[in-house]
Amino acid sequence: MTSRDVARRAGVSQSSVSRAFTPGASVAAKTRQAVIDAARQLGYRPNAFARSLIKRQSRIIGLMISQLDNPFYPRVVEAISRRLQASGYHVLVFLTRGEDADDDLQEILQYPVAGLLMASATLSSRLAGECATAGIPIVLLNRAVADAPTVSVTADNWQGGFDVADFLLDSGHRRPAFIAGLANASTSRDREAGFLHGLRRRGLDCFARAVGDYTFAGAENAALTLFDVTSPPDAVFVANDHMAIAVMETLRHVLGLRVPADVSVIGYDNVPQAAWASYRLTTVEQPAERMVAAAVDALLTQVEGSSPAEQRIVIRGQLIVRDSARLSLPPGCSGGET
Amino acid sequence: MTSRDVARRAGVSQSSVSRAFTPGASVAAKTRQAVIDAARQLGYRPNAFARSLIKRQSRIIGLMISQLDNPFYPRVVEAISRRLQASGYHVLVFLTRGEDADDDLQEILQYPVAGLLMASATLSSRLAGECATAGIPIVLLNRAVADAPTVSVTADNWQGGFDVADFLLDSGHRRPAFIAGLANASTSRDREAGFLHGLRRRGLDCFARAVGDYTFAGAENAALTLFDVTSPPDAVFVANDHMAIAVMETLRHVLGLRVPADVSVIGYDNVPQAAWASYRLTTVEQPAERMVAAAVDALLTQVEGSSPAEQRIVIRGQLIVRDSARLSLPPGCSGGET
DNA sequence: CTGAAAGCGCTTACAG
DNA sequence: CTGAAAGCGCTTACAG
Repeated sequence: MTSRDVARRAGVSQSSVSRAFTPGASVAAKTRQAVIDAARQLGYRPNAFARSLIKRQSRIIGLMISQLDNPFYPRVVEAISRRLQASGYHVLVFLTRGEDADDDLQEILQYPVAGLLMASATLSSRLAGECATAGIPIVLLNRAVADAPTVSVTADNWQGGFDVADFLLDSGHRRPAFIAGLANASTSRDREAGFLHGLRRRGLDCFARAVGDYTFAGAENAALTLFDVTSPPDAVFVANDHMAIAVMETLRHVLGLRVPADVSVIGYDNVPQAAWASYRLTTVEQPAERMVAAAVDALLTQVEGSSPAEQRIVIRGQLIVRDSARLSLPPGCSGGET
Repeated sequence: MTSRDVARRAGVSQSSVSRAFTPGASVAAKTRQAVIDAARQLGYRPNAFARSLIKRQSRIIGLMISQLDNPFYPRVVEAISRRLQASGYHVLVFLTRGEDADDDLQEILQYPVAGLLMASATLSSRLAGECATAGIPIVLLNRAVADAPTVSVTADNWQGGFDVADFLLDSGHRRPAFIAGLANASTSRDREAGFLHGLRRRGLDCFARAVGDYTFAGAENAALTLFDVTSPPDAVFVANDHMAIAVMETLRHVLGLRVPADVSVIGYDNVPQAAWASYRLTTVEQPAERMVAAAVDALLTQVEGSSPAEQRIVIRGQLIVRDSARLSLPPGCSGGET
């Protein structure tokens, strides 16, 4: 079923068929109607690939993502798709093997995508440059590239970590620990840096540290390492909620500790589960909707020709105080024993 | 950057460039090398759209899905993408507004997709027919179309519901309730039908019923409706885990009931959270990996020419017994009061 | 407002 | 093994 068939059926030229399907093109209403009718009868739909070829631009955005098990990302994928669909774009998803997306990127670049969105994945500066010269705009969500001038959207991770430090110190904690995510993820690094800075500014060091790799199992191990000792931390800031929940589960059900009576737990992201009654997790929100909105806007701005307003968009999220971290000194205790 | 440019650079014809990128084409090793070199220097990649146009088939599979908040589906999306990528296909995702995907489907059909996968979404038999005549194979995952001969992959939902009834009756429950998902989703209907059949076969009726629409909030309401009464059920079979967890949270933290001491809860899916220590949810597994494998195989079989082996693939899942449903009669109680 | 012609970037018979 | 030519399904100047 091609435009030629429709043209023949409607008794017009192929050009008119094309115009009938192009909003704002100059066609007589009558001609357009004849084309629409013929198309309906034949079950014709314009072929988007052929159109892309000739227009030298597609309406497809490539989305590269590495983790879908962290419940923050399904929300992101959903928000991205809906927003892009609303603007007439479509999403070609690509699940990368690991955070480094270089190899997978080569594959997706076979498709003439209008732009690229990378969530929880990064590319080398070499490939970033290659895309730049090929004229394919890229926006990174939740990651940054060290040495290439890519556009990125992140939460204010440093500030979030800093806020957590203040909160924990204000409520009298003296032995705060940190559980990191992936070693080279900028989110984890920034959250830790802000946290440490906040601690040191008030004269404290991080009492203990472990790495959970942003996985559930990794976080369980990290919790055991940190807390199955004689003198455990009195609080732990976990680099994301996904891990924080694993930590709470381990603390309570494996080690028999009470949260927050024995130890305070704070996460990052504010995923839906954080609000569940079983956890009531105190956490720093990472506003998925607003971040996605900013990322998609930045990308489409570039796709549609202009250069983006900003290179690094940082979106502030609030500390959401629930019940997994105690709010004041424990009764009968004057500041801890350190 | 086109094959023409590469041809010029390598001093060969455009045909040779094409052959150099076609596995198994007859080119001299030397020619191929020259092309590869030139391509590398110019940063050339064959344009997949142009190739699709001429081959009259693409390597893109459309994936339509409606719910990403139910944690069963991120696993499905991930499994689908990885499997399809492994076979050289790519995924164009489309989030539908609601379960009825007809309108959204029209849009995605602008792309010459090789096939269509629909998860937690259905299409009308009219549109199913239209795709059939257009030669676009469709596989439904977790839904069935009433009156069109589409191929579908589902868990054995009827049997799962039946098994739950037996389990609940064996362990002495006398007032079993059911919380349904979406009214017209075949998963919910089949699970309920099997459950009722299992109950009736042993002389019991469903004690109470509510609808949760497969959402967290809907399930919270359903739990209140069912349990905030003078004579509540002694067990509840919830149409999926996502809702079952909402039910457990409400039962425990809003109504102050103990699970399973006061009431048993059983879910469906075996999502990751079901195994968490806070829930230890007894549930019927829905084997995501196996279901996706079957769905992708069935789809690619059709895409690659042959008709599929089966129309309705049903995959059996086990009842996974954990701690959210009691295993025997409560002490001092001889069978309930009904 | 409309049609004939050229061309988007590729592949594939067809000759050689 | 290789190249010239035609054509996949569309759009877009260019005339009229």
